Amino acid sequence: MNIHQLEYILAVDQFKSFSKAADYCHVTQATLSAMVKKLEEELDIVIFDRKASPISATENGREILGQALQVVAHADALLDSSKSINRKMEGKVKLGVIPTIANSLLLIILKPLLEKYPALVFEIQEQTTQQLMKSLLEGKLDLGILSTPISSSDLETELLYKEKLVLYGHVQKASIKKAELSQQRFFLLQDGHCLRDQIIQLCELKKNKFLPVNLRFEANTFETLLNLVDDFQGITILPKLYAEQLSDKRKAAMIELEEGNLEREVSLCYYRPYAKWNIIKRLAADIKELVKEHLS
Amino acid sequence: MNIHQLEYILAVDQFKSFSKAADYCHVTQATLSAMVKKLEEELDIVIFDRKASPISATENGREILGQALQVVAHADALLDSSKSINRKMEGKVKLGVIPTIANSLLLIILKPLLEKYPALVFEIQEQTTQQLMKSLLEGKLDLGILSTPISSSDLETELLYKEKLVLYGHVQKASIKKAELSQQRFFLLQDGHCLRDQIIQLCELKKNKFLPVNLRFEANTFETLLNLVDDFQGITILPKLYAEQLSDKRKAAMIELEEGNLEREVSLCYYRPYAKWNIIKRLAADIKELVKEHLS
DNA sequence: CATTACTATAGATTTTATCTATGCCAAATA
DNA sequence: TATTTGGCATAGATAAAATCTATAGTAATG
Repeated sequence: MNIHQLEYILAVDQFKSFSKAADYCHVTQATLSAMVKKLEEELDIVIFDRKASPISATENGREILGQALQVVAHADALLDSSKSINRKMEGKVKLGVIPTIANSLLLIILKPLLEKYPALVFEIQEQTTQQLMKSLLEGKLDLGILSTPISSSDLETELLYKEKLVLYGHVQKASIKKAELSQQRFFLLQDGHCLRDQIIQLCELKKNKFLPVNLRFEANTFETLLNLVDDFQGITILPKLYAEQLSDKRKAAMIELEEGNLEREVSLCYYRPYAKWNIIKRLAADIKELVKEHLS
Repeated sequence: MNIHQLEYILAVDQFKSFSKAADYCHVTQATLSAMVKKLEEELDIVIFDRKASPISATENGREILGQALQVVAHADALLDSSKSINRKMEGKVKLGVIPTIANSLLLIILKPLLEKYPALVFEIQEQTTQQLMKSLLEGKLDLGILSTPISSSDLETELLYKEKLVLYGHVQKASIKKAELSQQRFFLLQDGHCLRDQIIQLCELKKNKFLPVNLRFEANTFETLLNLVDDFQGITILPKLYAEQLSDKRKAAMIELEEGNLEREVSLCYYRPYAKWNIIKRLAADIKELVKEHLS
């Protein structure tokens, strides 16, 4: 027994005709006929007297039809509820994003989300991980997108995706080994960007002694960073999503890493006591889906 | 969306575990997992927070679960109803059957029906078509099994099956043409049996002039009839279901009819104003099924 | 008696549910 | 910190079902 079969018998009862009911249900008369028969066999009850004209329900059939109506009505109600829940995505979401994610991810997710949830107002700020965590705990933000793991155990995180980190820059060889990385002239974003610390940790960089001694400048954006790298024939590491937006010329300066993969985790982050739980869960699912689509 | 999926999420909610729910629902964890996911996608609502331990429903999920319970409960109620309707087959059915049907059909249907409906009491009488119609109209019978068409327009009939009529007897040739039938020494049941009239009409028999002039005897049962046929090297016509029960020796005396098929209709017959409609419909379906099984 | 309107059935096709096997992740354990 | 364990997700194959097209059968109608 399934809900369609119940809808079919209700339609037959309503139209007093198999063929009209079939039209109404958008199936062929053959299908409807077979399904009604199947249901009758499963219940072991003859629901319709096909010889009467117009077709009429048997005594037992009327009983079944009554119950079928209940089932179908409640199923419809469930579907309605789901629609109304989806429409209920409204209100304000204060979202913080760290810069190294914001510059690529927002491009992918923002438009679809704004379209899908016209009643949802996004207030987005670019902040460092530290600022972001503080704002979440204070309730100044509903939601953060940052790179995990993070130090706070009060905040909850949900992994959105893992993002490869790719090498960019200028070396003699076409590819390079991980162990050789610390020998390169490395340029990084300035202090405060978590990506900087991650890269230092991942690549086991110590003090980088290959920079010109009279240069202390470090970049605050990838744009500036890449210009530095090109000028000084250095090297740096970029998140995959950002690297994908680069010009073909710059893409040509990508370097293969011989073994091992560098990657970072990008996660949603929220403080449970204040959490707009249902909105967060939906956005998490949506963002995962959008990134997956984008990468395929 | 289907009822199974709803049962699955209810089970997950109850057991707070996909695998336990799967056991409970008698499906594998993989199946349940996929079905829950499919439902979530169709509704576009994340029902469960799989990261929580134990698993818990989301806010939206709880709403959906409530509605799902309604649907499933009503579906169960429908199934219960159908069972109780089936058990409700009780009371008395006064059934009249004409002899030429009774002698073969009752053998096939009686035992299964008595077993299937232990609370149904059958009172069966063998009667001619005329008596039977009268009894039906007077309410002395609930139901008749006879050969259609019949003359009364007050009674309603429902075709159960068509039964071939086969030739039995003694002729020179191995097979015979329909046109030659009236040249044969024909023996028939005595007056009052509708099969007699049907055969006369079907085979266009006139007065049969080949019987011994000093014999007027006609049979009231096939048993007697066949003995007569054998003794006098005559011919007769038997219904298929009866012919099938004959001894091998007698089966050897069956004659092929070269072209055309002789057959009769066997139908249920009832008088609508008094009709035990639901019982009749069920019995009709059951008998059709039983005869079909018997013939295959 | 032919036509019309309607339902049932057969066979092919497509869709869906389910299973097995395996992957992946996190929490517990040694 | 490696390893096991428990639990959910995913992939690919298989089985089950719903659906379609085409056609047969049946009853009512002109």
